[in-house]
Amino acid sequence: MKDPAKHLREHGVAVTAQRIAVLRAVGRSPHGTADSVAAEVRREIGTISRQAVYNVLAVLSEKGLIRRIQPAGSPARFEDRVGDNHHHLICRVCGKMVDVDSAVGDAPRLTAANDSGFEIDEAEVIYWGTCPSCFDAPSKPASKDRDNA
Amino acid sequence: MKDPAKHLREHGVAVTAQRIAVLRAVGRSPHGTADSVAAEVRREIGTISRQAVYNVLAVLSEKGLIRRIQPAGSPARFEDRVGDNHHHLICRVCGKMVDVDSAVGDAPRLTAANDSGFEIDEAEVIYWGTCPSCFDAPSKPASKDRDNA
DNA sequence: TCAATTACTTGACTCAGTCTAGAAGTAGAT
DNA sequence: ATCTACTTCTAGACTGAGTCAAGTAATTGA
Repeated sequence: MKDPAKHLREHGVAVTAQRIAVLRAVGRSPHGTADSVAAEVRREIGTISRQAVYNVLAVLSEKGLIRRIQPAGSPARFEDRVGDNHHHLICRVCGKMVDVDSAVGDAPRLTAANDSGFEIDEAEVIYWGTCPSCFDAPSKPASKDRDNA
Repeated sequence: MKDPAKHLREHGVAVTAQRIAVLRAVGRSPHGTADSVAAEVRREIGTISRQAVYNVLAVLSEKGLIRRIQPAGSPARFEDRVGDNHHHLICRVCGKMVDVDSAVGDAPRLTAANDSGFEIDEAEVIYWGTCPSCFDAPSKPASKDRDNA
């Protein structure tokens, strides 16, 4: 993604400094929260309102430039890896989230579930478990709230 | 589940009027929120504090008597169908949630995902889509926040 | 360049859930 | 059956994440 401005325009999104900065922030640190994105953006362009961050994240995910993930017990998280349907694996202890490429395609699951008359458009899969470092050191809660990919 | 008191004791949970009522409320109306459970309980035993509802729901789900589901954009929901690993299908329009028996076992998915070194203990699947009534009548937002099974 | 539309800022507000201290209830031992 | 230690419940203040609304600033197409 060389040119964020162009990327925005191609998706029919008006270009502003805030939007470019948010898009870049999400790209730089995937699985970040609205708050961490705001902090990242402020580091780049100095200042942005909380509301603007929420607005921009909403627009970008609506237009398909980013994806919103909302795991139980955590604020919403965002990533710019879209279009490939991968899933997420989250450590119950430290909250670390990693990407998982879906081994089996989701298509069969979508049809399989469809006896209910619903028009299904997404199958969201989240794996819960314990990451290697938390498993090895159960005492240390390991830098809570980190979003390292 | 004839006798809730016995059911509680068998899981090592002390028996109180509030716990019995909460357990029954979750059984009667699956996919209810903490709030709707509280309302249901008040209908049965007259009064209960908000905190007690949260405490009881936490204890019961910890002890495996009920299951907590936390879909994006919705408060936590609870059901007493545990032990069979079924999934959920949620309407984006009206929020209606229905159970889906998992067509394919989850075991292969758990191992497939496990290149990351995580100890995976649960694969949570949520299907998102549009329910038949919302699909037929896109204008009416159809009784929002209902939790009919 | 200008006007119209769209986006951003600020601050109050909501909603779901948590914390704490004290009152009430439960259950095992006597 | 009663006592006592422990657990649970109540009440109300508090927090965190996100939304709403009104006014100001920026973008874009003519």
